[in-house]
Amino acid sequence: MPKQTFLNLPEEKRETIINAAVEEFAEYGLENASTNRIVKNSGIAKGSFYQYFEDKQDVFMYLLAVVEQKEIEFFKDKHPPSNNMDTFQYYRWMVKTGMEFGLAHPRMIQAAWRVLLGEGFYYGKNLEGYRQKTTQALKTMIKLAMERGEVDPSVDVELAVMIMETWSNAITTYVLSEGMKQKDVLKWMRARKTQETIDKLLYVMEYGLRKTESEFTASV
Amino acid sequence: MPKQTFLNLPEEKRETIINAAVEEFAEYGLENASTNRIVKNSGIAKGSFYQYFEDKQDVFMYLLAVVEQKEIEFFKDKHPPSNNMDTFQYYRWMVKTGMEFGLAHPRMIQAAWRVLLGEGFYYGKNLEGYRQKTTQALKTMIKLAMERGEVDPSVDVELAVMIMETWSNAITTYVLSEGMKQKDVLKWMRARKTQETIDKLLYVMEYGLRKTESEFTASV
DNA sequence: CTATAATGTGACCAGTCGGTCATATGACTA
DNA sequence: TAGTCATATGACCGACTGGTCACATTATAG
Repeated sequence: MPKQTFLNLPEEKRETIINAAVEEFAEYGLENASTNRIVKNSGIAKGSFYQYFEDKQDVFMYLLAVVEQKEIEFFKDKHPPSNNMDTFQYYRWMVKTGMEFGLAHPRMIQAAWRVLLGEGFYYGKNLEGYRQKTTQALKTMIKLAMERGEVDPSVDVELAVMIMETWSNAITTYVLSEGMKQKDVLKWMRARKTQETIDKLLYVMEYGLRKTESEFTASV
Repeated sequence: MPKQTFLNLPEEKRETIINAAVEEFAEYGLENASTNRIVKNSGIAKGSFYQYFEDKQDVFMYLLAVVEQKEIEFFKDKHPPSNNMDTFQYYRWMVKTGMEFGLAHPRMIQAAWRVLLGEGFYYGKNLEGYRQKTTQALKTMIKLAMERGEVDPSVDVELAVMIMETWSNAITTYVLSEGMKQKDVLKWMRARKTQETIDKLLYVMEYGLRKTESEFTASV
């Protein structure tokens, strides 16, 4: 975590620095990020950088915390359209809302994902812990869904988690990369056709998970 | 592509060099790969490296060609268990056989994938072309499946390609990473339980794609 | 005003990078 | 044997890396 010196900084200066860091990580990942460039682009001295942070991984950890904070705030005043949705409806709402968050902070998300998905594997426990937060939440959700009889209870939970993670990643990547080609991203994302595409993708997953084990094994 | 000088080399030396390159790319990706290390680990002089290749991207391109060649040879004497499989049975066979190939050349596959999936985005047309080979094959397969009535004809073909690619990647990654923890990988991979897991994963995908449009829209 | 502590600074460090090039080696030809 | 040509070599280059540190500047307190 950043040193006190950094936290004492006026907010404006802090923002300038983390903006430069976001750009750097989004563009080059963690390994290839250059502290020299970050320093140059944020207009601070090299020495200052090391008075604020341990090293570049430290900056990145802080960045993750910032993203998390922003995400919490973003979700706080977004309420699911209905109170009695089933698990899959809720999951769909989550994925879509998550995508809207992505549109609000595209570079930040790009930076975080690029590192977590691309290099996270090779960086020790610190980064791993971050991914497990989402994993754990999904696991709880799936177990609940099984109790409710919404998910085939014989489906392996770990497997289901992997499936849902894979899907939301694939879909978000697809939608964001398609969306970036459009003029008005937000408008495009909220358009009927796009929503239908997303729904279709999620249904492909949903119907697979809903299927009962008997039906699965019967078809082999 | 490598220069003539490299192609003139005795096979043994060529192998030593590409083995070193495979290790390097598998461990560090393309961007972070170090020509110095490749040179040191293959026991050739720095200058020689640049008499064999243009640069490290050139080595990587050659490596892809080698993988492709090996894959063709591998598939050549593997025949589908039956001649009248439907598209999804054939796809399952392909994914599984592809995984066996992965077990035979794990580091090579790791090197290729790590770069193609992780960094391919940022490296121009050269690498893009390589991915499109698989994409194109899948597209043809899906269209055929639609004609046969095996895939919901209203499903967007591009989307279906993305789904199938995502899945085979996710599954292979999952199985390979799980398998590496075992003592006898090949035995584990061919075990009943593992095969069932793979089947289950593929069915999740299959049932989604088989569904007819009417069923999709009816459930919204 | 002075003393003290906190913060800011950029020249500098050893190390690595991708890439070059003059020179050495060895094989083939006349 | 002498001459030619492809190949092999590693010292060397400038650019960059992450990180340090002696010193300058500023804020705070007595």
